[in-house]
Amino acid sequence: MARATRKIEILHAASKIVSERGIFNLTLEATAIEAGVSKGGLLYHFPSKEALVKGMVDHLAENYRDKIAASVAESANEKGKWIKSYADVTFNNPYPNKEMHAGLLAAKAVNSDLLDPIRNLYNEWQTEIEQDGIDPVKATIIRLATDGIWLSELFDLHHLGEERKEEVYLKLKNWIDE
Amino acid sequence: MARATRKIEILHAASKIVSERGIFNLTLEATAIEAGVSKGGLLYHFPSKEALVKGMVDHLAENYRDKIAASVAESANEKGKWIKSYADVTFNNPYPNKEMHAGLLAAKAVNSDLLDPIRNLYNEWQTEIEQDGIDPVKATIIRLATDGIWLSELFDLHHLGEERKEEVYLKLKNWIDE
DNA sequence: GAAAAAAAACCGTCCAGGTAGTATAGTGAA
DNA sequence: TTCACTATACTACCTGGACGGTTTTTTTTC
Repeated sequence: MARATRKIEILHAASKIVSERGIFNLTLEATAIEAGVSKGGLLYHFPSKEALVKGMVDHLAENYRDKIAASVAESANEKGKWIKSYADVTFNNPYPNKEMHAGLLAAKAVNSDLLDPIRNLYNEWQTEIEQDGIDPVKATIIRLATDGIWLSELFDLHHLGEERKEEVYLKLKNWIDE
Repeated sequence: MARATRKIEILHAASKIVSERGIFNLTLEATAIEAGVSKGGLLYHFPSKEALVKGMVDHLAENYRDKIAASVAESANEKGKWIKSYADVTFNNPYPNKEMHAGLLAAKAVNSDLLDPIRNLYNEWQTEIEQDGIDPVKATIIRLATDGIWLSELFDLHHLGEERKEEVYLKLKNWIDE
């Protein structure tokens, strides 16, 4: 059966392996097994390991862009809708974050150039955030604080309790509207 | 010649490889060559690859702790000296940051448990930052924003220009004393 | 304080196991 | 017929770690 989903299943499998077992266990064979596909089948879709990791990054960048864009679209034309959406999605969406972590780590390990789509995404967002009706420095600080949460999740350094995290989230949201 | 520095030279070599060539090139042989030592010699100091990475993390955690502690000690008993020191060191010290990046990535790749010393460090700092005479939520936000800078350096996502980075730094510093 | 003994620091090779990628022959569905 | 695979076999290469040495430094003994 020809399904466009096969490729995506493989990408999910690869992310899962990176998340659960670490980058060194991201082998072609392990990925094939996890995805329920033969090694040949995997190589049919992704002709090399680098292509696989590139697929991971491209896919998650696209996903993340859509997610933020959807949140922005919901916000009508409020001031600070970009930074608000960025904070919302990152604070409250453990799932895409996990994939993001896996993709970033894999790309960094295999070939840093593969991170370019993420870099573009970041640059786009930074531009939007700075031109969204609130003080750009303030907006950037909120953005960085959100990224800080992300760093601590990436390495499981969650030194923040849930309440404090919530307090931070609320204070940042209030700050936007100040 | 028996020097206590040999071990540290090896650790630097390992960090350098991770920074410049990525984790997959952190092999025992490459590390030995980079450090100017034989493979056997390396294995004398670090009996396994995991021990080597553990050495990296332990060493950098110690270094970072000292760095922050020294900065705190200089600050006499100002309010917010911990968060101020944390921001100063992280914003303005590219060198230990590079080693930190390498250590974190290597530990995450080899065995997440090796990150524990960093986790302890982070928890210690968070405790100090929250009990340092300024609003703990504010202090936490500053801390997270600082970590955000760090994330963008780790993956070379430096979407911020130097001026903006400086503006952010100054705004955060002023905010502490408000 | 010199010789001897012991410990520490280091060298270089070998090997079993694992990995990316290739090759090939075949299958079922659209 | 082409697409989207399966299954198996194979190659060429690399890596961690074991191991048995050797040299250098330190300690002990006389």
